[in-house]
Amino acid sequence: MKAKYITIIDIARQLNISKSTVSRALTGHPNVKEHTRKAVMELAASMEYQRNSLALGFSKHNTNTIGIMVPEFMSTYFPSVIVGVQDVMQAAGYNVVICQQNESYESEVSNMKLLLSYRVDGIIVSHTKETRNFDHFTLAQRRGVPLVFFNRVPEDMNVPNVIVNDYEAAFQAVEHLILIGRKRIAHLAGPESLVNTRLRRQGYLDALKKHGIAHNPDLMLSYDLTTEKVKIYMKHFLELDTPPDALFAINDPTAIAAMEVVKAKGLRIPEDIAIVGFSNDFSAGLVHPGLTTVAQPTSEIGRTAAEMLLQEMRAKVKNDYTIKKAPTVQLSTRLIVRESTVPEEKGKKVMKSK
Amino acid sequence: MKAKYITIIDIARQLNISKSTVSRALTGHPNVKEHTRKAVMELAASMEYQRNSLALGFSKHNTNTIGIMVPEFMSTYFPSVIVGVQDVMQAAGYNVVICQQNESYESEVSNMKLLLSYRVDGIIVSHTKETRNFDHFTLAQRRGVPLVFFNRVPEDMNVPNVIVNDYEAAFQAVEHLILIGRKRIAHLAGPESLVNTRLRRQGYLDALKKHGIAHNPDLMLSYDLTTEKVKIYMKHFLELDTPPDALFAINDPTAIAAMEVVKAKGLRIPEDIAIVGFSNDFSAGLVHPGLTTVAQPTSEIGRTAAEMLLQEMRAKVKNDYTIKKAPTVQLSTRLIVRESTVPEEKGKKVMKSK
DNA sequence: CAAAGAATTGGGACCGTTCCCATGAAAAAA
DNA sequence: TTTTTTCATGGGAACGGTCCCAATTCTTTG
Repeated sequence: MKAKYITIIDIARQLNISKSTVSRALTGHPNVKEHTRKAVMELAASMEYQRNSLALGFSKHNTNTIGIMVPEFMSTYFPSVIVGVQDVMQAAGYNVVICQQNESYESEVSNMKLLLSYRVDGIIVSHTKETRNFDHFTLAQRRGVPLVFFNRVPEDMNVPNVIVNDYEAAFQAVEHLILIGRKRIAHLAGPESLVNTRLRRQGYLDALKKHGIAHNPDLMLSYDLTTEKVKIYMKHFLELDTPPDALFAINDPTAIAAMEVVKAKGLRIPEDIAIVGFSNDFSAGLVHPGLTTVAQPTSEIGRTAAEMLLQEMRAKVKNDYTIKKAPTVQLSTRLIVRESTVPEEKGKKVMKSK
Repeated sequence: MKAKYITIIDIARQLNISKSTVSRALTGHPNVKEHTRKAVMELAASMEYQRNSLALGFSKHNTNTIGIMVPEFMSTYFPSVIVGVQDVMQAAGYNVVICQQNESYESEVSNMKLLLSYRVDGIIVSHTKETRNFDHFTLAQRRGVPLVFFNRVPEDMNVPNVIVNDYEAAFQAVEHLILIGRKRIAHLAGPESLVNTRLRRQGYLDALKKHGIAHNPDLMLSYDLTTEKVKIYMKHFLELDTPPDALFAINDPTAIAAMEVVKAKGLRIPEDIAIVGFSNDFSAGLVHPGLTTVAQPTSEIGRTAAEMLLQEMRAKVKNDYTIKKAPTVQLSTRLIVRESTVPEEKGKKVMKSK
C-alpha cells in the first residue's frame, strides 16, 4: 500500500552526479552547466519525478500554499468569493486549499489546526455562526501565520479584513421599503455571534428612526440561520394581530424560506407583504416573485482578501497587530430591486398569449 | 516573516528527557510512565505545541489526508457531494482538502500535481469538461495513490467510480414528456467529453424509439455548458418552422437558462413547451414554474465515494486495475415532477385570496 | 539474593530537500 | 606560465518527526 515516488537521489544515482546538483538543476539555480541541467530535466521528465512538497516545506519553512476557510458553501456567496481568491493566488504562484466547516465550531478549530500543521503561509477566513471563542485564530497569529478575514469578522480581534458596508446597505434596503409605503417592517436577524447581524440590525433600526417609525420589538427576531426556524418565526409574524407589511431578512435563503411561508398562507408578494433579502444569491433572481436584495461584490471580496494576504505574507517585517491597527477594506453593495417589493410593470410583464 | 513553531525537541529540553520519549507520550505509545506522559502533555498544551504534519507525513509516508477535486461549485451538486465525503472521512479520521478547477483542464493538472506533491493518501475526482487527456490521473495510479471518480468518469480508464443510472434516468425523463403527449422533444446535450452526455443522450434517443417517435437531428444540439450558448441554441429551436413542444436539458442550469428564453418569447411553460432538467439543484424548486428534474442522491454519492476510497487506501495489497476490474457503484435517481411539465392542479394551486 | 523478565528511556538512523561550505576545474588576468 | 577569479560540483548539516535497537531501571521469580 506504500506509494513509490521518485526522489532526486534516484535521479542523481542514475546520472552519477550528486543530489545537490540535481536539486540545483531542478530549481533553476544559475550555477549549473547547461549540459547537466538538460540531462537532469530530461531524466526527471521521463521518470515522472514529482517533487515532495512535504520535504520541501519541511526544509524551507514555507509551503507556498494558503488556506481558505468558509463556514458553508451551499449558497453561491462563498464559492464565488473563493473563485476570486483563487484567481489572485494562482497568478501570484500560490496554491489554495479550501476547507469547509458546515457551520460547526469544532470543524473550524480542527480545520485551523490542519492548516497550521501543514504550515500554510497564510489563511483567509470567514468564521462559523457558532464561533464565540477565537483562540484558534490568535494561535495562528502567535505562530506568525497571517490571517485575513472577510464577511464574518471577529469583533474584538484586530485583524486585516474585507467587509461590505452592512450598515448602510441595510439602512438603504429598509428605507426602500419605507419609501414604497410600508410601515410595519419586520426583521429576521441572524445569530448574535455575527457582526453582520448587529450592523444590519442597526441599519434597520436607524432607517425606521429616520422616518419616524417607532420600532416594534415584536417585529424583530434573531435566529440561528436554519430554514425550519425561519418558517416558525415567519408564521408567528403572520399570525400577529396586526401582521407586518414588509420583511427585511438577514440573507437570501432566509428571505426565500419566508416567501414560501407567505405564499403557503395565500398572501400576495409584494401587495400584502414586501420582502427584501441580502447578498443577491443566484437563487434571488430565480424565485417567484424575484427577490429584491443587496448585491455583494463577491469575487471582488475574494480578490481583495487575497491581495491583502499577499501583502501580509510578503512583508519583510511581520505586522504586529497587537500594537498596530489592522487594515480594513470596505467594499460597496448595490440594492437590486425586483418584484418582491415593486410589482412588475404592465409593459415589462411577460405576456401569457402568443 | 518566518513563523516560529514549538517542536518536540523544545519540550524534551525543558523536561530534560529525550525527544523519543516526548514523541511516545504525544502519540499515546503504551510504554511511557504515567508521570512522564502527564508532564509532557501539560507542557505541550501550555506551549501550544502544534505537531508538524509536514515532518510527520514526510517521515511516515502517509499523511492521513485525502483530496477531492471538483470541476466547479456554483451549483449545489458538487458542494453537497463534498459534504457527504467530509462526513465519512472525518469519521474515519482523515482530513479533506478541496480543490476546485473552474472547469479548466490546466487547473486540474496543476491541482492534481499539488495533491500528489503533498502526498495525499487518496483522491476523489470529477473531471472538467475540458479534460480529454488523462495522463495526470494515470500518473497518480502509477504512484500508487488510489483514485475514485464520481459523476464525470473517464470512459477509457478502469477506475473505481460512483455513478448514477444516467441512461435510465434520461430515458424515464423523456418518456415522461412523451406520456404527457409531447412529440417534438428537443435535447440540449452537454459536451462530448463527458460520459454523462452520451448516456443521457442515448436514453433520450431510446425513449423516442420505444414510443415510435422518429429522431429529428435538428432538435438535438451539444454545447459546452455556458449560459450564453444555451440561450442562442434555445432561440434557434424556438425559431424553427415547427418548434419543439418539449425540452430535455442535460442539467438544471441549462434548463433554467432555456426557461428564461422561453418566457422572454412570451411562450407558456408547460403549455407551449414542457421542460425537464437534471440533478435537482436547489434552484430547480425555486424557479417559476418549478422545474421537473431528475434528483441525484448527492450526499450519498459523496459518502459512497469516500467509503470506496477508504477501502482502496486500507487494502493491504494495492489493487492493480491494469489487470483487475475496478468496482463501480451505481446509485439510483428519482424523477421529480413539477410544474414545468405538469401544470398545477386546481386543488394544489396556491390560493390568491386571503 | 542472584538472575531473568518487563517496563521505561535514550540514541541515532531515516525520510527528501535545500543550502552553505569546500573542493576541483576551467577561464581570465598577471 | 603562474596566479587569481569564476564556475560547476560534491559533501554534509539541518529541518521535525517516527521507530528500531540498546541501555537502564524496576519487578518478579527461583
